[in-house]
Amino acid sequence: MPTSLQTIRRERATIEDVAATAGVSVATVSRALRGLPNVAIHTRERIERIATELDYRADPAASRLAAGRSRAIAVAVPMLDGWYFSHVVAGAEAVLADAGYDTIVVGLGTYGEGRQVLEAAGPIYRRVDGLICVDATLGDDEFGRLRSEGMAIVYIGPDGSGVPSLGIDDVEVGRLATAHLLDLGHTRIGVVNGQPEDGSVAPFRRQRGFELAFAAAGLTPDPSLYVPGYFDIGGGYEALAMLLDRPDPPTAVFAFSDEMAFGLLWAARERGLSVPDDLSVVGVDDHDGSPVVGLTTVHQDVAEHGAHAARAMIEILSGREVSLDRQNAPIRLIERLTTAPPPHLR
Amino acid sequence: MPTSLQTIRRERATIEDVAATAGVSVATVSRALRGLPNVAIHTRERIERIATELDYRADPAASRLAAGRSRAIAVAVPMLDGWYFSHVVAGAEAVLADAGYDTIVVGLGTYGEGRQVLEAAGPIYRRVDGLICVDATLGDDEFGRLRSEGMAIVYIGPDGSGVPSLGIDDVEVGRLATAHLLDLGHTRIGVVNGQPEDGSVAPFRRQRGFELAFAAAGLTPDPSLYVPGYFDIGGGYEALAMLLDRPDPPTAVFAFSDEMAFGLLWAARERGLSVPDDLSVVGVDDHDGSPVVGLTTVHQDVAEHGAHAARAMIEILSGREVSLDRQNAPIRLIERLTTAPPPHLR
DNA sequence: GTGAAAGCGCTAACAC
DNA sequence: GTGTTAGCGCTTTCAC
Repeated sequence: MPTSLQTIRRERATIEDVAATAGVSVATVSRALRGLPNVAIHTRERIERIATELDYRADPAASRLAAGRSRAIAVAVPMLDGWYFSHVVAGAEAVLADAGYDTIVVGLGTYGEGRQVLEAAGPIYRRVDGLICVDATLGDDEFGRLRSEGMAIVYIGPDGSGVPSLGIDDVEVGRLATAHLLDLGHTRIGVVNGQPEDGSVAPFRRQRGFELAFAAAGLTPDPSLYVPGYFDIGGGYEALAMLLDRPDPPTAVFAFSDEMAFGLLWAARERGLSVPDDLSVVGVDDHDGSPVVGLTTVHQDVAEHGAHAARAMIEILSGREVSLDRQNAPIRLIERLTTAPPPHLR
Repeated sequence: MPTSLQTIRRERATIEDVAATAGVSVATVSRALRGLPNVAIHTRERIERIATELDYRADPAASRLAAGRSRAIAVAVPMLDGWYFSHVVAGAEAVLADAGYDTIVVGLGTYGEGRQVLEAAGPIYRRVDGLICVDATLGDDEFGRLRSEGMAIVYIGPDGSGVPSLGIDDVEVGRLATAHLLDLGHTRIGVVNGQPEDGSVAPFRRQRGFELAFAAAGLTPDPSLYVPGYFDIGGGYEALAMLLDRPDPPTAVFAFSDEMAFGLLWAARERGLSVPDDLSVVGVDDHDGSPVVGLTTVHQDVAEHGAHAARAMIEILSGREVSLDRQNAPIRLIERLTTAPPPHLR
């Protein structure tokens, strides 16, 4: 049976209740409960005991209004259901929760479309003490406005100007994966990028690493072998067709994420192509599913990115100094079963 | 160079600023901006224009304190980085954001350990108007307390008592997957469950469906073929060893999630077992990666669970009536490449 | 249709 | 070491 679920609100203990039963002023309760100095040890203990008994917790809205801090952090990501992003969020949330911060997630819609980071400022405005931007940058105006309002900002992925920024060396990612393929003897290598004309910096840099590796080998890549893959499985699936329906198809493909690489493997199986006999595939991330399909990939510790960003955020909000230099986490190539020398070399 | 990032806070327009420049009282501004009646149309328009010019947005903390509502919803999940949960969160967040609600995520630590839902009440207390519990139930005391404080609650997965609860018919999930295996001729079927002694209701029901299907076929399942898989890939990987290192191993395995099924496939490949020739595998979820490995599975629309819950939440908070009957979303078996008749029948 | 004023529950000076 | 008090920026009666 349908019914209204709005219930009569029961009274909650307020700071006044605690003060009254402890026989002290609200100021003392506030100090005691926040661990501030200038409270007699026995007073503090009594107040803490009474607060527990009364199940008192400071109202965050009242606290925020009076103190100007909300103890909440926003994490903005392009899409909440991507493997990479969900792991970043998980890593950040665990650290933030431990430090007593709430985590507000804001999805920006898929790359390039839907809600922009700028609009995300709506939910963010005065609601959070800090913003962790994952693979998304704020416009100059928005950035300036948020900073001038005292918002702490940390970037994961892109470089920040004047804010901590962390991630991986994406040029090196591209170089590593490509050099592996080149070493095996491949010379025609397809690249599955994110979105065409995406402003994101990671794909751009991975491609740059790709080209650097070619140059180091004294070769020149074929730009007609660059196709979009939209950072998801479906995109990778479609990318293979684009790559293979060419006069001179590649013998290997470098996908800028494991999820896109999965799409390639799927499409290859459907076409009756054997990986790595007919086609080599290398990805980026070391997705949980990569060992399952034996995908060769460039490993990074994604959850740690989120945790690291959260720690940096907490440092900033504690008024401590943090490094503004780009922090790159270690990466490494993991060779599994999807890469081998090209057919003509065997 | 390290440096402090705490910046001097610039002033933001307050409701008083808007009232002053519009030449009206703050009460009128408040009414106008929230679309309340009893504001002259031209007054409203003027106020809206001025608010835009001043880039005014109501301070959520002040608003919350005065009105008692926060326009924020908590989504509590066992683990934020699981495929299922990240998709539920994504589905919910999109709907909540559209309706102007913030989404606060709270991870409960892996099933059974770490933070409990009860502790999640900390971040939740007075911080949110509603709580969406995914695959987790509140203790009776906690539930009662939250409800008496006016907290709106929606369950995804478990049944709620007196609150909307949605999900799928998990008994039917178990029956469907098992009947498929039975139809193919399997009689020794392994079950990869979640955590042993997990209080979760979904695994329990899927197992019940499993047993129902056996009964309908006039057979009895072997309880020694029930092993835990912890709902992740690694758990599935280990589960296969437990299942196969038996005197009379199963010819098919039913994993209660696709991620655990992936682990089975991984372990099977490492053992040199061919799926489905040597072993059939069926999962639950229809994970994005399932088409990649050709996994036979029971499909459900996970993001829609989150979206549905969010819509129900918004209804409740709008004071509208919602159904308290269990809402089960459709499911269907998707036959792909990991199931076939057992070896002895071919 | 609009305004005045009383809070909402806390924090932070400042006084003692 | 503790208390008093003035806000924080809104919403919401209750007048007019």
